[in-house]
Amino acid sequence: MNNGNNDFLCQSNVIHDDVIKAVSEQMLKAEEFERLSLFFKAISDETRIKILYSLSHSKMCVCDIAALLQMSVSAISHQLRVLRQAGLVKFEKVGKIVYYTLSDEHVNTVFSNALEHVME
Amino acid sequence: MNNGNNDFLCQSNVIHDDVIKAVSEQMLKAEEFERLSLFFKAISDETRIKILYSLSHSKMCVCDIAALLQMSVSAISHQLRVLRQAGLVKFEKVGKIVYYTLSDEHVNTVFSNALEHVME
DNA sequence: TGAACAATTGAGCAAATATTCAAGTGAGGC
DNA sequence: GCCTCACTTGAATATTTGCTCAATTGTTCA
Repeated sequence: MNNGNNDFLCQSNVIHDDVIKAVSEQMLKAEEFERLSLFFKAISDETRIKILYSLSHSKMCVCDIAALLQMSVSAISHQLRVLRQAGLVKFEKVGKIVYYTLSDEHVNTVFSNALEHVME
Repeated sequence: MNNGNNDFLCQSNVIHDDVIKAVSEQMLKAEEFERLSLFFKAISDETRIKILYSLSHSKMCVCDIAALLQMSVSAISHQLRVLRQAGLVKFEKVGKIVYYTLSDEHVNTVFSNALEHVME
């Protein structure tokens, strides 16, 4: 990420040392930035957004989602894996069928805010 | 995206036609999903998150941001371009220096919610 | 006018990502 | 036990993405 020539990061004398100092004191921890990034990455793919949005309306099995989104079961399953690893969905097995649901309501809140933002 | 073999999308008879019908009626428009995706993509990169978070505290020039994040001016400039195109930051030129600020407060709201979610 | 500098841009490259295809797992029904 | 079915998984591929490096723009100041 940050390999080597740190001396040429900002060619001249930095313009606003005071600002940099003030802001750097307010920065989040590295881990918090990482987690934010992972979370937003998980919900930034269009297919995954559609899956999450769908699940916010109803519990569904993999085949349902594939039919609804007109995509292959395999593609959906791969994306559900990403969502599972991100902790955004959980599942429940009933016989051969696997039902997926949202892990919690936080995703909905974030979606609503974002929708408000992108639609103005 | 969706090329050809739609007949094998769901190998068997779809399990829950009623659910699919109900959810499909609630779906957002294609454009809304696209915009959500673009928005989340814009804020999903760790560097861009740091930039936005920094700008939420203070207006800064490109060199400031580079120094703060310990990255090259070029890398920062490339990322600012993405944020500009996404409409998340605006800039103001004063002499040679370009100052960046957040376009609006929506990003902060989304960040706060997301932070709450990822930190529990 | 020309040197210095803040910032942008484009080409190039390595790493990450989304989908397809084919094979594998495990539960239910004959 | 074997077949079918719902789903998962791994390899392969095409696309996207983030950074570096070098060149360029456009502004200030001598």
